[in-house]
Amino acid sequence: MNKEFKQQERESKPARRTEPKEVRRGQLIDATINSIAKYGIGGTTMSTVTDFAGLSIGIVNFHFKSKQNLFEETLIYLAREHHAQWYNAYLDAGLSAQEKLLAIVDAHFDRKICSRKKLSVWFAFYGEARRREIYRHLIDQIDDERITISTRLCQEIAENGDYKNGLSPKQIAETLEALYDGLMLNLLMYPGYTTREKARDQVHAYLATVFPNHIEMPKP
Amino acid sequence: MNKEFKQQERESKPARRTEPKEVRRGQLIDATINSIAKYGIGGTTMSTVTDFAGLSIGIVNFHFKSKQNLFEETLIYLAREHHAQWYNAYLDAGLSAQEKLLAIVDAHFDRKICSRKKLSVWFAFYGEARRREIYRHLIDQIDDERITISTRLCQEIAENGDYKNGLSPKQIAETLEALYDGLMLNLLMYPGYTTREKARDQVHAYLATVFPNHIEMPKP
Amino acid sequence: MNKEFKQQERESKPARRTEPKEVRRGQLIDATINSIAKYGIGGTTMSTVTDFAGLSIGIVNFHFKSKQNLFEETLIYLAREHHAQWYNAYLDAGLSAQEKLLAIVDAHFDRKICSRKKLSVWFAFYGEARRREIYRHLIDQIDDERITISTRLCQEIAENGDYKNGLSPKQIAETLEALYDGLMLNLLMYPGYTTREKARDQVHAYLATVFPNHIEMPKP
Amino acid sequence: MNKEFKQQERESKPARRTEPKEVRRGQLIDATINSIAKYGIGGTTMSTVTDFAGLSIGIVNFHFKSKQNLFEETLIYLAREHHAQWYNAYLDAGLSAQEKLLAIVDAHFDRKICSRKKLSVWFAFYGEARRREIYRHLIDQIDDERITISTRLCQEIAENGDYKNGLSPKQIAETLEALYDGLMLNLLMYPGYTTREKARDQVHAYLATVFPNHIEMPKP
DNA sequence: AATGAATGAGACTTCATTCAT
DNA sequence: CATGAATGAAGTCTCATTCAT
Repeated sequence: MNKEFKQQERESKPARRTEPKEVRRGQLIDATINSIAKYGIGGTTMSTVTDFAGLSIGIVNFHFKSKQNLFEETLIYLAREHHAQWYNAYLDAGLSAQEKLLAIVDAHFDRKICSRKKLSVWFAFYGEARRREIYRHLIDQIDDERITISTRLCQEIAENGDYKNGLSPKQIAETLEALYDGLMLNLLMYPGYTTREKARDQVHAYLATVFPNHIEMPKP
Repeated sequence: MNKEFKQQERESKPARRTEPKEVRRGQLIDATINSIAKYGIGGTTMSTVTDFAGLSIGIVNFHFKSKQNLFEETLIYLAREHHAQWYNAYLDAGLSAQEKLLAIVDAHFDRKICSRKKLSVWFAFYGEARRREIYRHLIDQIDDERITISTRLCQEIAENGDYKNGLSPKQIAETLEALYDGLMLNLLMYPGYTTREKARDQVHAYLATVFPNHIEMPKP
Repeated sequence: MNKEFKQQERESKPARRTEPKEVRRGQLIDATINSIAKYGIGGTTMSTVTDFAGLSIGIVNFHFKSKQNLFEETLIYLAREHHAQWYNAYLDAGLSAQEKLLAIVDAHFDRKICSRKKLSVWFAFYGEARRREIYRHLIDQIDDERITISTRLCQEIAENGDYKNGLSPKQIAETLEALYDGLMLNLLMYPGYTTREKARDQVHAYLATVFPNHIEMPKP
Repeated sequence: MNKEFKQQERESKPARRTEPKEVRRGQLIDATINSIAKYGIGGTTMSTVTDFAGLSIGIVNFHFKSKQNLFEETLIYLAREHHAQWYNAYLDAGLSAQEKLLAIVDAHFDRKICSRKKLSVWFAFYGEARRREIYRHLIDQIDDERITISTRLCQEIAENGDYKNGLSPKQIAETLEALYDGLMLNLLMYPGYTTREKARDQVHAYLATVFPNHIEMPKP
């Protein structure tokens, strides 16, 4: 940058080198996700994060209080994104209970939510006692809300059909949750082996088995 | 423990200073599991491990080459224990396929296998890219063997029954695997909320839904 | 130095916390030379170096990548200094070959080059196989250049005189190199016994013996 | 070893598994030389030494008080060996002074004395301040004795000839010492480049230049 | 005499955090 | 707001020495 230009700047309003606070925070959270995906949560340092963000090392402690705080905010960001995804899908879906339930299922395996990068972060938080604590503290109620909604939808479906398999709506909802987690772990561990679509179909298949009159078995 | 008390102990056999190599290794692996459960894999240091073992800090590098090696050996130990559990259950069970399949399921939720301490270690290895690599390298074929066996058992059951739900044996076996992982994560995350028995029953319930003529729905 | 005193200092310019990178590197190399001289290369730790520099222990890995790299850079620094010393002396000296050759000799025993501190570092590198390897890798061609130049100068002198002692210029140059090293070791081992001047005169005496018509025997 | 044999042993005198003290000490000193040559003095540990000796790690502290003591004894061993070599050569040589002087020179470049292994040890001791101290403490008088003898021999030769080159016998003896060290360093640093024979000839050439009427210039 | 498991001090290195610029 | 040099605590690993067997 030459001097002339710099002087011009001074007379007019100085160009904003400094991005709005939320933009920087977003950049850093994104960089954190990338870093955890690439180096793991243990291999993620202030440097790896700021390198991904193309910023200087001192900036994290400026925008976030500490590394721990950065991680927590990253988790909250993902949780909100995840919640928005399935909750909007649930609201947007058609009127029938089974449509809403399948919309929630599909939201879990959406490319935006279920990328390897983001799965890495989720399971990083599941992998360590102290972070599980944080997770529970921050995310618990979101999970509860989803189970409640899913249970109610299963209830509605069950009431509409003639199912005598002895499964309670709650049990089905909880099995769904376990399937989400188990399939996501599978996607994370063996990326070449399965795909998001196959995982989603596996949940559909489960629901088709449980509610054969309402939900169709996916074609192989 | 103060010295005086130690001297009082002398009537019994004095503790051997140098234990057989395998005993020490076992002690240290046990201490590692305890430490990972309490502090996480990132919070586990040579000190936390040797504190649990009641030994000096230098001993890990003596019996294991490095911290990384200690972790790998710990994983291998758990994998072998897990394999022995389900494989022996599978061999011991009565002759019918459904009995064998249920024995494999139950082995997963045995108290010896499915303790919070040990689940902590499993998910610690799932939580970081480099360690997932190690896991795959060390454990993969054991998992494959189990899926193969489960698939064959499902096949046998399906051939014996009259099931037209459109589920392939392979798909069922893979859903079982996802359920194990998802339920174990659930046990790890919300220890007060579920129990090993409930988790096991949830898998039984799934199998009862899929193979109603062979497997009974567990009583609530 | 206590804090109170430091505050009194404030009238002068306060010391800059962050020095230019090259200044810090220079400080640390100097501290390394001091430390090797005092404690030996084996007794030199990051702590002894940073203590000499008056800086914190973490700074070495910041400016140099590792201890090994610090040592290599220190050797390179000394080699460059040494090379500059004799090469400039060689260029600056009068036109005659004998003047140039003696200038090279004298450069070796200059106070700046031939201090006990710096000799300590040279012989530290000579003292261990792995470090000799490093020395060869980093310094070899400088040594070769000097031998080549010395040989050529001896050649010129011999051609100008009428010497029939059967010594080849190369042999004389190599004997000079051996004398440098042997005398320097002597200076290092018995600092009270010899002096740089006596060592230099001993080389002069050798050359006076070989080229009596060109080089004068030093007075005792 | 079978039980029968073991029992037989007990009745008769037990076989000596334990070598006489001096044999073990010699083994360990030899192993130390080998280890320093291979790994350097810094890379030499109790393990590397006992590995070379084929003995267990605890034995060094048994036969020598400490690692430092082992190193000192190793140096003393080499110094005695070196002294015996040149002193016996000096005694054995013919009656003339020049024969005796050349015998001392040649002793320095004898294959038994001037091996790379042993040179490694000498220069390891030269390379570190604390060890130079030890060297001076242990070896000094041997060196002094040699210089005294060499000086006297040079004196005798000079008195027998008609040399007016202005060199004192002492100066020549000291130049010889510097040449030994410088040439040995050269042999250690560039093993492929020179040989013991060439180094020896270089000293001969020096003496032939100084005492042309008594000592012959070696043929190239 | 000899072994080698165990100890623990101390070394190198990493990295979150601070703060002068 | 942003930078990045500097700090220093804490972690892993090495290894001389000890001592029960």
